[in-house]
Amino acid sequence: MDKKAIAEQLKLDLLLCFSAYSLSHAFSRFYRPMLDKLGLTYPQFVVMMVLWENGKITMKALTDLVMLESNTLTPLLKKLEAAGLVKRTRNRDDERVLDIEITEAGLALKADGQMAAVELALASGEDIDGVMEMQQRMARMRDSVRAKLEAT
Amino acid sequence: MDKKAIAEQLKLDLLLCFSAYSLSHAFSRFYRPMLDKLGLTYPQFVVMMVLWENGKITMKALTDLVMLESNTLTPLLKKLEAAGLVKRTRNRDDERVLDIEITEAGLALKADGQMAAVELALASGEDIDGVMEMQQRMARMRDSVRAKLEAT
DNA sequence: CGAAATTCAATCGCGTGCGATTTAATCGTC
DNA sequence: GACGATTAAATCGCACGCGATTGAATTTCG
Repeated sequence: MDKKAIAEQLKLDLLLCFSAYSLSHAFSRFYRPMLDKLGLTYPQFVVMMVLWENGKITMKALTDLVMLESNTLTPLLKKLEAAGLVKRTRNRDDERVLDIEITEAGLALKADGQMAAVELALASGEDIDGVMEMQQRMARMRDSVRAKLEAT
Repeated sequence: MDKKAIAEQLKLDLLLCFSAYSLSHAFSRFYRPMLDKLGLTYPQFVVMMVLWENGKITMKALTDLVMLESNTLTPLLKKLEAAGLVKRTRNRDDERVLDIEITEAGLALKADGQMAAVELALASGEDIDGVMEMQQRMARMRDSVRAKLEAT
């Protein structure tokens, strides 16, 4: 069966992309009640996850880790700073660089935030091995697609 | 290992949610060059996918299929209508209902649109069976998480 | 029949994502 | 050392997502 024949069979609920798209939305909705209590949005939670692990990081390194750019992260980080969870300072050695550091208040959310991620895994319907396998295969697909796009 | 012990081990690149989140973004970015040629955004493509299959549908049925609400779809559909790809009309039998119908111009994009989805599957790094398995397991996780949230 | 409840779509406000551009700082090369 | 190239972050505009609300049409039930 060639590409065109496959294409003609495609329906929304058979699309790889729609499964990922709707899965990501479902995850975000599942988190919402828990993250609301912490005063975080889901993308803010992702950034906090990095800071809970690293404590301090540059904007550049953060963009690489979360795979979002400064045009998305700058306003988000300003909100986290306004909420007192993060401190933003220019790097002394290179004024182009923005250093981002977690505050005490930000660290205080770590346990609850990480617990939310565990609750999600438990709600996924997969056992621990299944969760790990899916996590790895989704990351592998992501990296494959990113590499293919880059190669264009 | 209990929940708390698991939580303490968690890093961003081990999170199920981040794999789904970054995968969905990567898919959207991969589609962009192809969809730009069709003048569609990724969410618009999802809606067109439904219309390529069904031709005509109500807003209510569409919200169920794509798992987005009218507050998201109303402006999106108005853009598709402005682009001449879709026709929006009130249902004669029940004025609350909005009927959405694909136009000739909308149908003309079907082959190229569906081909984009095939290109994505080919770029995923999985073989055909792997793509199908991942598609189904992601959909199953989504449905499980949705059910758990509903049960709250 | 008629008022209250329900259903459906639309509107509004806010927080992402992201292409495109801008501004500022540093680097590389002569 | 100077100046063009590069790099980092911020800014701007537009298109989602979605909670909350509104408004209009229909259904339900007394």
